[in-house]
Amino acid sequence: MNLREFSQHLGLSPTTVSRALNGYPEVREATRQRVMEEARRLNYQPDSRARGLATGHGMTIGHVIPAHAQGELVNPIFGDFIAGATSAGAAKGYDISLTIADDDDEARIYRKIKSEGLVAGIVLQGPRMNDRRIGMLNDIGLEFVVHGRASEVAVPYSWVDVNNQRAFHQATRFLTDLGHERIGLINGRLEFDFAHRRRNGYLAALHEVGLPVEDDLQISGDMTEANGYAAAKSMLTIKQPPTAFLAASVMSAIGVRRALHDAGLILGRDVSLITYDDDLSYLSNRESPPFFTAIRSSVRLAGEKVVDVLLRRLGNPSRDHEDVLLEAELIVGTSTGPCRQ
Amino acid sequence: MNLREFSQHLGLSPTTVSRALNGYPEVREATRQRVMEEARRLNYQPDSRARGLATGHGMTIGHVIPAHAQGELVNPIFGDFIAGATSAGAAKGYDISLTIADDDDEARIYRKIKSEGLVAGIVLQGPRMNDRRIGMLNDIGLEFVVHGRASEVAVPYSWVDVNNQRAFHQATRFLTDLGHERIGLINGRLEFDFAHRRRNGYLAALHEVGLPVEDDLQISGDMTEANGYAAAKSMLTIKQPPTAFLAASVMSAIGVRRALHDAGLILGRDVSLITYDDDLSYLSNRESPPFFTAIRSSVRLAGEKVVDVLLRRLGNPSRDHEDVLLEAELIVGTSTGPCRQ
DNA sequence: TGCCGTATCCAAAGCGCTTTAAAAAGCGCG
DNA sequence: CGCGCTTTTTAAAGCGCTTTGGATACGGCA
Repeated sequence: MNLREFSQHLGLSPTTVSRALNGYPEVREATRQRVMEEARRLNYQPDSRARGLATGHGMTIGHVIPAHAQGELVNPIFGDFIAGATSAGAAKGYDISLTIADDDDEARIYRKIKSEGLVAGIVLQGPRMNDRRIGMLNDIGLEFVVHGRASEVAVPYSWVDVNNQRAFHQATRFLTDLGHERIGLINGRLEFDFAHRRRNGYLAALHEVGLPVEDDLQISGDMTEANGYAAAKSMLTIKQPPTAFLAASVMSAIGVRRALHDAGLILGRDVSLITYDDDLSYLSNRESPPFFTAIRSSVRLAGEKVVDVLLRRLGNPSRDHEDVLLEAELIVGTSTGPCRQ
Repeated sequence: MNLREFSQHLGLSPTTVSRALNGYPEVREATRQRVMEEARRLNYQPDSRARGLATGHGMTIGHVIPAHAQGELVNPIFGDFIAGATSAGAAKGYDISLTIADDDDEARIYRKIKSEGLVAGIVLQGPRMNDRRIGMLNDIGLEFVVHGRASEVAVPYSWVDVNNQRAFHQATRFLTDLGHERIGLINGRLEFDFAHRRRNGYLAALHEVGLPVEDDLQISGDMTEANGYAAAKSMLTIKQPPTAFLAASVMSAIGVRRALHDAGLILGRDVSLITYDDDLSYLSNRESPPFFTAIRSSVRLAGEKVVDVLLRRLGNPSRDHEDVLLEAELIVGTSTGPCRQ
């Protein structure tokens, strides 16, 4: 059923019906009611392509996953992020679309997204230090909001990020306050901006309390269980092994837990561990007390915020750029304790 | 840039250009070459809404996540599934869209998807035993392929599933061959079809070797780390605790591992554990030997297959329904050993 | 009663593409 | 050279919606 059929069923013109459905004031309230009701009753739903063609703007929010970040993103956290994004978008009638972009022709992909016309704006995932996509998108004129930040990019842009630096600073200080002086950092891949910020927080805290920085206490890599395991395992073999670990994700932390277990060390007594916790629904660290001491920030919430910001931009593209800095919360669990050496 | 501008830049009519781009034979090869090249050079890309309006069919594959399955689906495995689906769809120019459907008005959502016109067909996730969505979609006339199966649905439909029954049968027999007689099943939620099939495989194997079925050796729930932990913990407290576990996901298995650790039991020696393994990229169980003995089947591959089947259906909706049954592979790792009691 | 301003509604154009029907061009052959 | 045939190109209609500009109906007021 299309608008013409629907409107002649109502005995009205297409114009009036369209206006009634879209909330324009040129239509009597009684008429609008009638139209709305019949639409619901007959399941009339405007064709979104035709509408998009006519209005010029799409009602889809695009999520572009750079291939280089698939391991980090698509998998563990993306589900929860997208759940948040979907709920925020659905409230305003926006759909979600997904694209995985090969690194070599990202520009082509963004241009394609732009000229295909479906997508109103996109969410940029996995920003790197000097991410050229930001300039690219500005040039192309595709509206976007970054999930995270790109430290070395000078042009203004809108973003939603967690205060990673502060979170890792706080976590490190928590450990030093417990007397730990050798703290192993099991970080994400350093090409990502967030990993840098986390390291900065860690380094700043060490510096603050006068502890030395040691290269063999820092390992970066994909935040998988296997990598967490391998990293912890290797750090435990150095001459003066760490008495505490800082893991970049619950997944890594689980790997660390396995390595400690292998080594016969008891978590929270022999060795301490704090993890960054995205509050993923399938990895809930919410027993009481929580298993892992953690710095927690919900990635689902981040998904909602990103879309909120994007929708505001779409509503008024000339407005100033907006940013949201979420604070992570330190949760004390069973995986930390005073240093026993 | 639109088709008219682009075509007069070429000195051709819009018709010819459209045909050249879409591979129709009524255009000279030399002309086609020229058109193609200029399109690439000028980044001309047809507006997909206009095209969809004109052709009548969309170029998007919809993924609908039922809200009741969010915990099971959106999070742990969806990332990898969608990665497979995206790569299979992108090859043919299809986009991916995502919808989360509240359980109460699914019919409305499917009807909306249908009449909005963007989506060519959808992937049905998380089927239940007698899933009414299948009838619904047939009535509405929206093309679909099921990821999984719905045992009690009589009408024909296309699906891609893993042979869950056989996998759990095989795993159970592997354990009984090792001498285990008390095997705890930590299953997914029984409202899902796959959980039933897994249980059936487990029960059939027990039956085959003459072992009794005991209710307190079966627990169902969301396949999270916390639930795996709780389930194993509680099974370990019964008078005759299991000497082996069968976990429905690596996530659950990790929870089981933690429970065993708490109890001072050594995995692979004191207690055995086999897990179903979706071969998730952030949970790779691929050390050599793998940590967990597992029945493994790649959910990424399933994503590809589902889309392959869907695209064939879209190409010719009157073709017979098609199904793909993937076999899981038994991988022997370090988490199993002979029963020591 | 007639006029004007406002509240409703409508006809028609246009969004950018595909596709049908028709025109133009090219070509072989008598 | 011109006829008939095929190959190549084009004009125009239509996909289903929004929106501009205009018509109509309705009151209030002189």
